[in-house]
Amino acid sequence: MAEVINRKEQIIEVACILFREKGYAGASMRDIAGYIGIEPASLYSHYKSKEHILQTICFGMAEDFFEAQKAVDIQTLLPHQKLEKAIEAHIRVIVDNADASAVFFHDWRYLNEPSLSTFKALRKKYESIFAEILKEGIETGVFRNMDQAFTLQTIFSSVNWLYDWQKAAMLIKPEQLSKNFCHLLFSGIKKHF
Amino acid sequence: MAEVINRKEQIIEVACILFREKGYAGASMRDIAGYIGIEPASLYSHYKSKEHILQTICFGMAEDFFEAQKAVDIQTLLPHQKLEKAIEAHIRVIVDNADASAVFFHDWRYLNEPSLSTFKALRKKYESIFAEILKEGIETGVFRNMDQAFTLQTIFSSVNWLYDWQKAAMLIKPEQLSKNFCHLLFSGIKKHF
DNA sequence: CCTACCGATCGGTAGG
DNA sequence: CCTACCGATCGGTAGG
Repeated sequence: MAEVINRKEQIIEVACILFREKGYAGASMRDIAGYIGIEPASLYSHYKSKEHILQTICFGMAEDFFEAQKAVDIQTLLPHQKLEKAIEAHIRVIVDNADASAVFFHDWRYLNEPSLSTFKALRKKYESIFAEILKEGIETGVFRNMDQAFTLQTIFSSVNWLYDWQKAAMLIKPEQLSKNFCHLLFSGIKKHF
Repeated sequence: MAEVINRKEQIIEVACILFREKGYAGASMRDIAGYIGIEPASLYSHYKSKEHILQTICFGMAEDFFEAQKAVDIQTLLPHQKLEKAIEAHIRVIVDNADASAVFFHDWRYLNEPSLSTFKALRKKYESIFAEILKEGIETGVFRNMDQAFTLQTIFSSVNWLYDWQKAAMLIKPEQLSKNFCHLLFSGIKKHF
């Protein structure tokens, strides 16, 4: 375990682990404090509520995802190359933040308004990055015609599980994960003659 | 709302809705009782504990999934046809039981031992049905060589989200959902020249 | 299926 | 960051 340089960050790290393990409602402020080794009341000098901790995790992850896509967007690549880069960047964020990802994907629904609406809007905006690439690919004839909403959801739902079996002793590197996934997404599993 | 023929079943239905909405830890026995219109204590004459309700939901869904695969297994089809049938059957169970599916996929981890281990074993056994079809497809040259564990996880993770956007006004029929998904899985999104 | 109730635990505050 | 504590709510039981 690394030195405790910043207690605020340590609280977030521990909260990610415990929210992931027990869910947001199932993990208590006492659990978090106990794991760190301080009194429960002490948490409130760093975060004003339990939900504030959840907000920090969820919006912090959202920021990471957007940040990771910045490098992709600028490049002038073909749609399928662009999609591969975007997926690789997305996967890297998940794999590098497995615990936070689990919270991000499962526990965002415990946010209260107005955070909840803000979060949903951010997610939609993020998904639209990928939607645009798909659309461009179809228009330029690189991708076949398809139900774009369906494909978009399928991409995210399959890739967003990676935080889970990364844990299950799958020690494939992000680049390889991305390669495997894009091969599947681009060409499918059938042999083509 | 249908007539209340069986209170035991009604409790399960309501629990599915509330566990899905608030999570297992977040939905209380009082919530369930209030939704039905009885006193909280009355629930305990039907189920001996909150976890007993969760067990009923999780193992009931497991049974539905296995039942749905029975019709598939018997048939002597080619691997890709068999996989398509298996996926369609799987999707149908999810779409027909959207609330219970949400609980099945998210809240099983709140099961205590020994139910937890039993559940995990059942899931593994169920996944092996699909693993076998994949393996057979590769051996007979219908499917290309691939990381089977990776593909298996990707299939389940993408298909298991269907309960979620079925809700989001997507009114595609299960057969069409299955067709869309298998097209994607078999051939990918790239145009093949 | 209800009334009445239990001990445990929850998120959070006051004050230092 | 701690001690001391609050009212609210939790899963569950006794007894009818």
